[in-house]
Amino acid sequence: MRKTRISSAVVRRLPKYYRHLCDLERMGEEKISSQQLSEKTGFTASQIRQDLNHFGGFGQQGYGYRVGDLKKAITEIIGLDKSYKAVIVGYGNIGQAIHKYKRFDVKELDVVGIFDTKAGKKHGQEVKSVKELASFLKENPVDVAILAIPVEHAQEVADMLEEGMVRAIWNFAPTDIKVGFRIPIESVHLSESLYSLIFYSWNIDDYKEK
Amino acid sequence: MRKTRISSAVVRRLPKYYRHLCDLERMGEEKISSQQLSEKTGFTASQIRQDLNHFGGFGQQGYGYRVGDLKKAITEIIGLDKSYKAVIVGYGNIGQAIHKYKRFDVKELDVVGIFDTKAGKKHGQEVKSVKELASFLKENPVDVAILAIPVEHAQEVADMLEEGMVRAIWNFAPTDIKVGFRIPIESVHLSESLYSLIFYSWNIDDYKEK
DNA sequence: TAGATTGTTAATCGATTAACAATC
DNA sequence: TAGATTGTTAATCGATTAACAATC
Repeated sequence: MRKTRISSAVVRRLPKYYRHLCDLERMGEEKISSQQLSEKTGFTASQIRQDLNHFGGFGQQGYGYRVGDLKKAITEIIGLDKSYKAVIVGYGNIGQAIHKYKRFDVKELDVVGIFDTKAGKKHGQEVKSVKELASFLKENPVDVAILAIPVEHAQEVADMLEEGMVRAIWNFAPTDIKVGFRIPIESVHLSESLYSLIFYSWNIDDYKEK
Repeated sequence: MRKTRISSAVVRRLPKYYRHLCDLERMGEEKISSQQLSEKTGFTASQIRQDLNHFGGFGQQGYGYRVGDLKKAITEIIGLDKSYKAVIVGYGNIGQAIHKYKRFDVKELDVVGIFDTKAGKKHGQEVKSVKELASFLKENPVDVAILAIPVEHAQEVADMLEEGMVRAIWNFAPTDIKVGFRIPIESVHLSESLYSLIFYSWNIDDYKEK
Protein backbone atom coordinates (compact mmCIF):
# COMPACT_ATOMS: atom_id res chain seq x y z
CA MET A 1 0.00 0.00 0.00
CA ARG A 2 2.37 2.57 -1.25
CA LYS A 3 1.74 6.13 -2.31
CA THR A 4 3.51 6.10 -5.64
CA ARG A 5 5.87 4.14 -7.80
CA ILE A 6 9.39 4.19 -6.39
CA SER A 7 11.85 5.65 -8.87
CA SER A 8 15.13 3.85 -9.39
CA ALA A 9 16.91 6.91 -8.03
CA VAL A 10 15.25 6.26 -4.68
CA VAL A 11 16.02 2.53 -4.81
CA ARG A 12 19.69 3.29 -5.37
CA ARG A 13 19.69 5.51 -2.30
CA LEU A 14 18.06 3.01 0.04
CA PRO A 15 21.24 0.95 0.56
CA LYS A 16 23.14 4.14 1.30
CA TYR A 17 20.65 5.11 3.99
CA TYR A 18 20.98 1.62 5.35
CA ARG A 19 24.75 1.81 5.46
CA HIS A 20 24.84 5.17 7.21
CA LEU A 21 22.21 4.12 9.71
CA CYS A 22 24.33 1.07 10.55
CA ASP A 23 27.29 3.37 11.13
CA LEU A 24 25.21 5.63 13.35
CA GLU A 25 23.88 2.71 15.33
CA ARG A 26 27.40 1.36 15.80
CA MET A 27 28.45 4.77 17.06
CA GLY A 28 25.65 4.68 19.60
CA GLU A 29 23.66 7.53 18.10
CA GLU A 30 20.02 7.48 19.07
CA LYS A 31 18.52 10.20 16.94
CA ILE A 32 19.29 11.78 13.61
CA SER A 33 17.68 14.68 11.75
CA SER A 34 17.34 14.85 8.00
CA GLN A 35 19.84 17.69 8.16
CA GLN A 36 22.45 15.57 9.90
CA LEU A 37 21.82 12.63 7.61
CA SER A 38 22.25 15.01 4.72
CA GLU A 39 25.77 15.84 5.86
CA LYS A 40 26.62 12.16 6.10
CA THR A 41 25.16 11.02 2.80
CA GLY A 42 25.54 14.07 0.61
CA PHE A 43 21.87 14.01 -0.32
CA THR A 44 19.84 17.08 0.57
CA ALA A 45 17.72 17.03 3.70
CA SER A 46 14.72 17.68 1.53
CA GLN A 47 15.44 14.69 -0.61
CA ILE A 48 15.90 12.47 2.40
CA ARG A 49 12.55 13.45 3.89
CA GLN A 50 10.95 13.04 0.49
CA ASP A 51 12.50 9.58 0.03
CA LEU A 52 11.59 8.28 3.45
CA ASN A 53 8.05 9.50 3.11
CA HIS A 54 7.50 7.26 0.14
CA PHE A 55 7.45 4.42 2.62
CA GLY A 56 5.72 6.07 5.56
CA GLY A 57 6.29 8.62 8.26
CA PHE A 58 9.20 7.32 10.26
CA GLY A 59 10.10 10.62 11.81
CA GLN A 60 8.80 12.68 14.62
CA GLN A 61 8.18 16.33 13.99
CA GLY A 62 10.38 18.59 16.06
CA TYR A 63 12.65 15.66 16.96
CA GLY A 64 13.96 13.82 13.94
CA TYR A 65 14.31 10.11 13.31
CA ARG A 66 15.14 7.40 15.82
CA VAL A 67 18.20 5.65 14.40
CA GLY A 68 17.18 2.19 15.57
CA ASP A 69 13.63 2.44 14.30
CA LEU A 70 14.62 3.91 10.97
CA LYS A 71 17.32 1.32 10.42
CA LYS A 72 14.85 -1.45 11.20
CA ALA A 73 12.31 0.05 8.83
CA ILE A 74 14.78 0.31 5.96
CA THR A 75 16.09 -3.18 6.64
CA GLU A 76 12.56 -4.45 6.14
CA ILE A 77 11.80 -2.22 3.16
CA ILE A 78 14.81 -3.58 1.28
CA GLY A 79 14.25 -7.11 2.58
CA LEU A 80 17.53 -7.55 4.41
CA ASP A 81 15.75 -9.22 7.31
CA LYS A 82 15.08 -12.28 5.16
CA SER A 83 17.14 -15.28 4.03
CA TYR A 84 17.90 -15.92 0.39
CA LYS A 85 18.91 -19.00 -1.54
CA ALA A 86 21.45 -18.32 -4.26
CA VAL A 87 23.15 -20.15 -7.08
CA ILE A 88 26.38 -19.07 -8.71
CA VAL A 89 26.63 -19.80 -12.39
CA GLY A 90 30.17 -19.40 -13.65
CA TYR A 91 32.89 -20.07 -11.12
CA GLY A 92 35.79 -18.10 -12.54
CA ASN A 93 37.44 -15.08 -10.93
CA ILE A 94 34.30 -13.13 -10.38
CA GLY A 95 32.11 -16.03 -9.33
CA GLN A 96 34.64 -17.09 -6.75
CA ALA A 97 35.24 -13.58 -5.49
CA ILE A 98 31.54 -13.02 -4.90
CA HIS A 99 31.29 -16.41 -3.23
CA LYS A 100 34.07 -15.54 -0.81
CA TYR A 101 32.88 -12.01 -0.24
CA LYS A 102 31.07 -12.40 3.06
CA ARG A 103 30.01 -8.86 3.74
CA PHE A 104 26.46 -9.03 2.48
CA ASP A 105 24.29 -7.91 5.32
CA VAL A 106 21.19 -9.95 4.58
CA LYS A 107 19.94 -12.34 7.23
CA GLU A 108 21.43 -15.19 5.21
CA LEU A 109 22.72 -15.61 1.67
CA ASP A 110 22.81 -19.35 1.26
CA VAL A 111 24.67 -20.54 -1.84
CA VAL A 112 22.88 -23.79 -2.58
CA GLY A 113 24.58 -24.58 -5.87
CA ILE A 114 27.60 -23.63 -7.94
CA PHE A 115 27.63 -24.31 -11.66
CA ASP A 116 30.19 -23.95 -14.39
CA THR A 117 30.86 -25.25 -17.86
CA LYS A 118 33.64 -27.30 -16.28
CA ALA A 119 32.22 -29.44 -13.48
CA GLY A 120 34.29 -30.92 -10.68
CA LYS A 121 36.00 -29.72 -7.55
CA LYS A 122 37.45 -26.25 -7.59
CA HIS A 123 39.25 -24.96 -4.52
CA GLY A 124 37.41 -27.42 -2.34
CA GLN A 125 34.01 -26.49 -3.74
CA GLU A 126 31.74 -28.87 -5.54
CA VAL A 127 31.01 -27.36 -8.94
CA LYS A 128 28.18 -28.85 -10.96
CA SER A 129 27.90 -28.75 -14.72
CA VAL A 130 25.64 -26.05 -16.14
CA LYS A 131 23.90 -28.89 -17.92
CA GLU A 132 22.44 -29.82 -14.56
CA LEU A 133 21.20 -26.31 -13.86
CA ALA A 134 17.72 -26.70 -15.34
CA SER A 135 16.94 -29.89 -13.44
CA PHE A 136 18.48 -28.48 -10.27
CA LEU A 137 16.18 -25.48 -10.41
CA LYS A 138 13.16 -27.75 -10.74
CA GLU A 139 13.97 -29.29 -7.38
CA ASN A 140 15.40 -26.28 -5.57
CA PRO A 141 13.75 -22.90 -5.41
CA VAL A 142 16.28 -20.13 -5.84
CA ASP A 143 15.94 -16.46 -4.98
CA VAL A 144 19.05 -14.93 -6.45
CA ALA A 145 21.05 -16.24 -9.38
CA ILE A 146 24.55 -14.87 -9.61
CA LEU A 147 25.49 -14.92 -13.25
CA ALA A 148 29.25 -14.74 -13.75
CA ILE A 149 29.69 -16.73 -16.91
CA PRO A 150 31.27 -15.49 -20.15
CA VAL A 151 29.16 -13.37 -22.48
CA GLU A 152 28.73 -16.17 -25.02
CA HIS A 153 26.65 -18.25 -22.63
CA ALA A 154 25.06 -15.53 -20.54
CA GLN A 155 21.79 -15.31 -22.42
CA GLU A 156 21.19 -19.05 -22.65
CA VAL A 157 21.86 -19.43 -18.93
CA ALA A 158 19.54 -16.52 -18.26
CA ASP A 159 16.84 -18.33 -20.20
CA MET A 160 17.31 -21.39 -17.99
CA LEU A 161 17.12 -19.21 -14.91
CA GLU A 162 13.89 -17.69 -16.10
CA GLU A 163 12.46 -21.11 -16.88
CA GLY A 164 13.65 -22.27 -13.46
CA MET A 165 11.77 -19.39 -11.81
CA VAL A 166 14.59 -17.69 -9.99
CA ARG A 167 13.35 -14.50 -8.37
CA ALA A 168 16.22 -12.21 -9.34
CA ILE A 169 19.36 -12.20 -11.46
CA TRP A 170 22.59 -10.51 -10.47
CA ASN A 171 24.52 -10.26 -13.69
CA PHE A 172 28.28 -9.85 -13.97
CA ALA A 173 28.57 -10.76 -17.63
CA PRO A 174 29.37 -7.71 -19.73
CA THR A 175 26.24 -7.89 -21.81
CA ASP A 176 22.59 -6.92 -21.57
CA ILE A 177 20.62 -10.06 -20.87
CA LYS A 178 16.91 -10.19 -21.46
CA VAL A 179 14.28 -12.13 -19.55
CA GLY A 180 10.57 -11.85 -18.86
CA PHE A 181 9.53 -8.70 -17.14
CA ARG A 182 8.75 -10.46 -13.87
CA ILE A 183 12.41 -11.00 -13.05
CA PRO A 184 14.55 -8.05 -12.03
CA ILE A 185 18.11 -7.99 -13.29
CA GLU A 186 20.86 -6.00 -11.70
CA SER A 187 24.05 -5.82 -13.69
CA VAL A 188 27.52 -5.03 -12.45
CA HIS A 189 29.42 -4.05 -15.54
CA LEU A 190 33.03 -3.77 -14.41
CA SER A 191 34.40 -2.64 -17.75
CA GLU A 192 31.80 0.07 -18.09
CA SER A 193 32.58 1.27 -14.62
CA LEU A 194 36.29 1.51 -15.45
CA TYR A 195 35.57 3.23 -18.77
CA SER A 196 33.49 5.92 -17.12
CA LEU A 197 36.32 6.49 -14.68
CA ILE A 198 38.84 6.75 -17.49
CA PHE A 199 36.62 9.24 -19.28
CA TYR A 200 36.48 11.37 -16.15
CA SER A 201 40.23 11.14 -15.68
CA TRP A 202 40.53 13.08 -18.95
CA ASN A 203 37.49 15.26 -18.40
CA ILE A 204 37.61 16.14 -14.75
CA ASP A 205 35.50 19.23 -15.33
CA ASP A 206 32.59 17.00 -16.24
CA TYR A 207 32.99 15.08 -13.00
CA LYS A 208 30.69 15.72 -10.12
CA GLU A 209 31.10 13.64 -7.01
CA LYS A 210 28.20 11.44 -5.90
CA MET B 1 36.22 22.45 -27.16
CA ARG B 2 32.93 21.04 -26.13
CA LYS B 3 29.47 22.51 -26.37
CA THR B 4 28.27 21.85 -22.85
CA ARG B 5 29.05 19.97 -19.71
CA ILE B 6 28.55 16.25 -20.13
CA SER B 7 26.00 14.90 -17.69
CA SER B 8 26.81 11.71 -15.85
CA ALA B 9 23.86 10.08 -17.59
CA VAL B 10 25.69 10.53 -20.89
CA VAL B 11 28.99 9.30 -19.46
CA ARG B 12 27.29 6.12 -18.26
CA ARG B 13 25.96 5.51 -21.74
CA LEU B 14 29.29 5.97 -23.56
CA PRO B 15 30.63 2.52 -22.63
CA LYS B 16 27.37 0.98 -23.80
CA TYR B 17 27.69 2.65 -27.17
CA TYR B 18 31.23 1.40 -27.30
CA ARG B 19 30.23 -2.16 -26.52
CA HIS B 20 27.48 -2.26 -29.11
CA LEU B 21 29.69 -0.72 -31.76
CA CYS B 22 32.28 -3.41 -31.09
CA ASP B 23 29.57 -6.03 -31.55
CA LEU B 24 28.47 -4.42 -34.81
CA GLU B 25 32.02 -4.22 -36.09
CA ARG B 26 32.59 -7.86 -35.21
CA MET B 27 29.45 -8.73 -37.15
CA GLY B 28 30.81 -6.88 -40.14
CA GLU B 29 28.20 -4.13 -40.15
CA GLU B 30 29.33 -0.99 -41.91
CA LYS B 31 26.57 1.47 -41.15
CA ILE B 32 24.06 1.98 -38.36
CA SER B 33 21.26 4.49 -37.93
CA SER B 34 20.24 5.99 -34.63
CA GLN B 35 17.04 4.00 -35.00
CA GLN B 36 18.87 0.69 -35.32
CA LEU B 37 21.22 1.54 -32.48
CA SER B 38 18.16 2.38 -30.44
CA GLU B 39 16.86 -1.16 -30.87
CA LYS B 40 20.19 -2.58 -29.73
CA THR B 41 20.78 -0.36 -26.75
CA GLY B 42 17.29 0.38 -25.53
CA PHE B 43 17.94 4.13 -25.59
CA THR B 44 15.74 6.23 -27.83
CA ALA B 45 17.05 7.26 -31.23
CA SER B 46 16.57 10.85 -30.19
CA GLN B 47 18.70 10.37 -27.13
CA ILE B 48 21.44 8.69 -29.11
CA ARG B 49 21.66 11.53 -31.62
CA GLN B 50 21.56 14.01 -28.76
CA ASP B 51 24.34 12.17 -26.91
CA LEU B 52 26.63 11.80 -29.90
CA ASN B 53 26.21 15.41 -30.81
CA HIS B 54 27.69 16.50 -27.53
CA PHE B 55 31.00 15.37 -28.97
CA GLY B 56 30.58 16.35 -32.60
CA GLY B 57 28.71 15.37 -35.72
CA PHE B 58 29.77 11.84 -36.45
CA GLY B 59 26.83 10.99 -38.65
CA GLN B 60 25.89 11.67 -42.20
CA GLN B 61 22.44 12.99 -42.86
CA GLY B 62 20.34 10.62 -44.90
CA TYR B 63 22.76 7.79 -44.27
CA GLY B 64 23.44 7.19 -40.60
CA TYR B 65 26.73 6.51 -38.84
CA ARG B 66 29.72 4.56 -40.13
CA VAL B 67 30.32 1.86 -37.53
CA GLY B 68 34.09 1.96 -37.82
CA ASP B 69 34.35 5.72 -37.60
CA LEU B 70 31.90 6.02 -34.75
CA LYS B 71 33.60 3.27 -32.78
CA LYS B 72 36.96 4.94 -33.27
CA ALA B 73 35.54 8.28 -32.17
CA ILE B 74 34.02 6.85 -29.01
CA THR B 75 37.18 4.91 -28.25
CA GLU B 76 39.06 8.20 -28.28
CA ILE B 77 36.39 10.13 -26.42
CA ILE B 78 36.53 7.67 -23.53
CA GLY B 79 40.29 7.30 -23.78
CA LEU B 80 40.42 3.58 -24.53
CA ASP B 81 43.12 4.14 -27.14
CA LYS B 82 45.61 4.96 -24.42
CA SER B 83 47.69 2.92 -21.96
CA TYR B 84 47.23 3.21 -18.22
CA LYS B 85 49.41 2.39 -15.25
CA ALA B 86 47.53 0.92 -12.33
CA VAL B 87 48.15 -0.11 -8.76
CA ILE B 88 46.00 -2.48 -6.78
CA VAL B 89 45.71 -1.71 -3.10
CA GLY B 90 44.20 -4.59 -1.21
CA TYR B 91 44.85 -8.02 -2.64
CA GLY B 92 41.98 -10.02 -1.21
CA ASN B 93 39.17 -11.64 -3.18
CA ILE B 94 38.17 -8.54 -5.05
CA GLY B 95 41.66 -7.22 -5.71
CA GLN B 96 42.73 -10.56 -7.12
CA ALA B 97 39.60 -10.98 -9.20
CA ILE B 98 40.07 -7.60 -10.83
CA HIS B 99 43.73 -8.38 -11.40
CA LYS B 100 42.88 -11.59 -13.20
CA TYR B 101 39.96 -10.12 -15.10
CA LYS B 102 41.57 -9.49 -18.45
CA ARG B 103 38.65 -8.16 -20.43
CA PHE B 104 39.29 -4.47 -20.09
CA ASP B 105 39.44 -3.13 -23.58
CA VAL B 106 41.88 -0.28 -23.06
CA LYS B 107 45.08 -0.27 -25.08
CA GLU B 108 46.92 -1.46 -22.00
CA LEU B 109 46.16 -1.67 -18.29
CA ASP B 110 49.53 -2.19 -16.75
CA VAL B 111 49.49 -3.18 -13.08
CA VAL B 112 52.76 -1.74 -11.86
CA GLY B 113 52.29 -2.47 -8.18
CA ILE B 114 50.20 -4.53 -5.79
CA PHE B 115 49.91 -3.54 -2.17
CA ASP B 116 48.31 -5.07 0.86
CA THR B 117 48.51 -4.85 4.63
CA LYS B 118 50.19 -8.25 4.48
CA ALA B 119 53.22 -8.08 2.19
CA GLY B 120 54.87 -11.08 0.57
CA LYS B 121 54.11 -13.47 -2.23
CA LYS B 122 50.48 -14.30 -2.90
CA HIS B 123 49.63 -16.75 -5.64
CA GLY B 124 52.90 -16.03 -7.38
CA GLN B 125 52.47 -12.26 -7.20
CA GLU B 126 54.77 -9.93 -5.38
CA VAL B 127 52.69 -7.99 -2.91
CA LYS B 128 54.24 -4.95 -1.29
CA SER B 129 53.28 -3.52 2.05
CA VAL B 130 50.91 -0.57 1.99
CA LYS B 131 53.54 1.20 4.06
CA GLU B 132 55.57 1.41 0.87
CA LEU B 133 52.73 2.89 -1.14
CA ALA B 134 53.52 6.56 -0.54
CA SER B 135 57.16 6.25 -1.53
CA PHE B 136 56.28 4.04 -4.48
CA LEU B 137 53.93 6.69 -5.83
CA LYS B 138 56.67 9.29 -5.59
CA GLU B 139 58.79 7.30 -8.02
CA ASN B 140 56.08 5.84 -10.23
CA PRO B 141 53.29 7.84 -11.81
CA VAL B 142 50.00 6.00 -11.61
CA ASP B 143 46.85 6.60 -13.60
CA VAL B 144 44.34 4.33 -11.93
CA ALA B 145 44.40 3.15 -8.34
CA ILE B 146 42.25 0.13 -7.66
CA LEU B 147 41.17 0.35 -4.07
CA ALA B 148 40.02 -3.00 -2.73
CA ILE B 149 40.99 -2.76 0.88
CA PRO B 150 38.66 -3.09 3.89
CA VAL B 151 36.57 -0.07 4.87
CA GLU B 152 38.68 0.66 7.95
CA HIS B 153 41.71 1.61 5.85
CA ALA B 154 40.02 2.88 2.71
CA GLN B 155 40.09 6.57 3.58
CA GLU B 156 43.71 6.65 4.75
CA VAL B 157 44.83 4.82 1.62
CA ALA B 158 42.79 7.23 -0.46
CA ASP B 159 44.63 10.10 1.21
CA MET B 160 47.94 8.53 0.19
CA LEU B 161 46.70 8.10 -3.33
CA GLU B 162 45.71 11.73 -3.50
CA GLU B 163 49.06 12.80 -2.11
CA GLY B 164 50.71 10.47 -4.63
CA MET B 165 48.86 12.17 -7.47
CA VAL B 166 47.08 9.21 -8.95
CA ARG B 167 44.76 10.37 -11.71
CA ALA B 168 41.71 8.28 -10.80
CA ILE B 169 40.45 5.97 -8.07
CA TRP B 170 38.37 2.89 -8.69
CA ASN B 171 36.90 2.07 -5.31
CA PHE B 172 35.57 -1.31 -4.25
CA ALA B 173 35.46 -0.61 -0.53
CA PRO B 174 31.87 -0.28 0.69
CA THR B 175 32.24 3.27 1.87
CA ASP B 176 32.22 6.78 0.45
CA ILE B 177 35.79 7.97 0.25
CA LYS B 178 36.64 11.63 -0.10
CA VAL B 179 39.52 13.23 -1.92
CA GLY B 180 40.30 16.55 -3.56
CA PHE B 181 37.97 17.48 -6.35
CA ARG B 182 40.62 16.96 -9.01
CA ILE B 183 40.51 13.17 -8.70
CA PRO B 184 37.50 11.29 -9.99
CA ILE B 185 36.32 8.32 -7.97
CA GLU B 186 34.20 5.56 -9.35
CA SER B 187 32.82 3.18 -6.77
CA VAL B 188 31.59 -0.33 -7.28
CA HIS B 189 29.45 -1.04 -4.27
CA LEU B 190 28.66 -4.73 -4.49
CA SER B 191 26.45 -4.84 -1.43
CA GLU B 192 24.40 -1.89 -2.57
CA SER B 193 23.95 -3.50 -5.95
CA LEU B 194 22.68 -6.69 -4.33
CA TYR B 195 20.41 -4.77 -1.98
CA SER B 196 18.75 -2.93 -4.83
CA LEU B 197 18.18 -6.24 -6.55
CA ILE B 198 16.67 -7.71 -3.42
CA PHE B 199 14.39 -4.72 -3.08
CA TYR B 200 13.18 -5.22 -6.63
CA SER B 201 12.66 -8.93 -6.08
CA TRP B 202 9.97 -7.94 -3.59
CA ASN B 203 8.74 -4.90 -5.48
CA ILE B 204 8.79 -5.99 -9.08
CA ASP B 205 6.20 -3.37 -10.00
CA ASP B 206 8.75 -0.70 -9.22
CA TYR B 207 11.25 -2.34 -11.51
CA LYS B 208 11.89 -0.94 -14.93
CA GLU B 209 14.54 -2.54 -17.05
CA LYS B 210 17.48 -0.40 -18.13
C1' DT C 1 15.01 15.14 -57.34
C1' DA C 2 12.92 12.21 -53.63
C1' DG C 3 13.87 9.67 -49.58
C1' DA C 4 16.23 9.07 -45.53
C1' DT C 5 18.30 10.33 -41.46
C1' DT C 6 21.04 13.49 -38.96
C1' DG C 7 21.68 17.75 -36.06
C1' DT C 8 19.33 20.82 -33.24
C1' DT C 9 15.67 23.40 -31.16
C1' DA C 10 11.37 23.19 -28.55
C1' DA C 11 8.12 20.63 -25.52
C1' DT C 12 7.54 17.35 -22.03
C1' DC C 13 8.42 14.78 -18.26
C1' DG C 14 10.29 13.48 -13.92
C1' DA C 15 13.33 14.21 -10.20
C1' DT C 16 15.29 17.50 -7.03
C1' DT C 17 14.97 21.46 -4.25
C1' DA C 18 12.57 25.02 -1.75
C1' DA C 19 9.07 26.47 1.18
C1' DC C 20 6.01 26.17 4.77
C1' DA C 21 2.09 24.40 7.39
C1' DA C 22 1.49 20.69 10.69
C1' DT C 23 2.84 18.98 14.99
C1' DC C 24 5.83 16.97 18.39
C1' DT D 1 4.28 27.99 24.84
C1' DA D 2 8.43 28.41 21.82
C1' DG D 3 11.59 25.89 19.09
C1' DA D 4 12.62 22.36 16.13
C1' DT D 5 11.96 19.37 12.51
C1' DT D 6 9.00 16.54 9.92
C1' DG D 7 5.59 15.69 6.09
C1' DT D 8 3.94 17.52 1.97
C1' DT D 9 2.88 20.71 -1.61
C1' DA D 10 4.71 23.95 -5.01
C1' DA D 11 8.62 25.71 -7.81
C1' DT D 12 12.71 24.69 -10.19
C1' DC D 13 15.85 22.34 -12.65
C1' DG D 14 17.73 19.05 -15.78
C1' DA D 15 17.25 15.17 -18.68
C1' DT D 16 14.51 12.87 -22.09
C1' DT D 17 11.54 12.94 -25.94
C1' DA D 18 9.37 14.97 -29.92
C1' DA D 19 9.53 17.58 -33.92
C1' DC D 20 11.40 19.33 -37.88
C1' DA D 21 14.61 21.92 -40.73
C1' DA D 22 19.03 20.94 -42.79
C1' DT D 23 21.38 18.12 -45.93
C1' DC D 24 23.41 13.98 -47.72
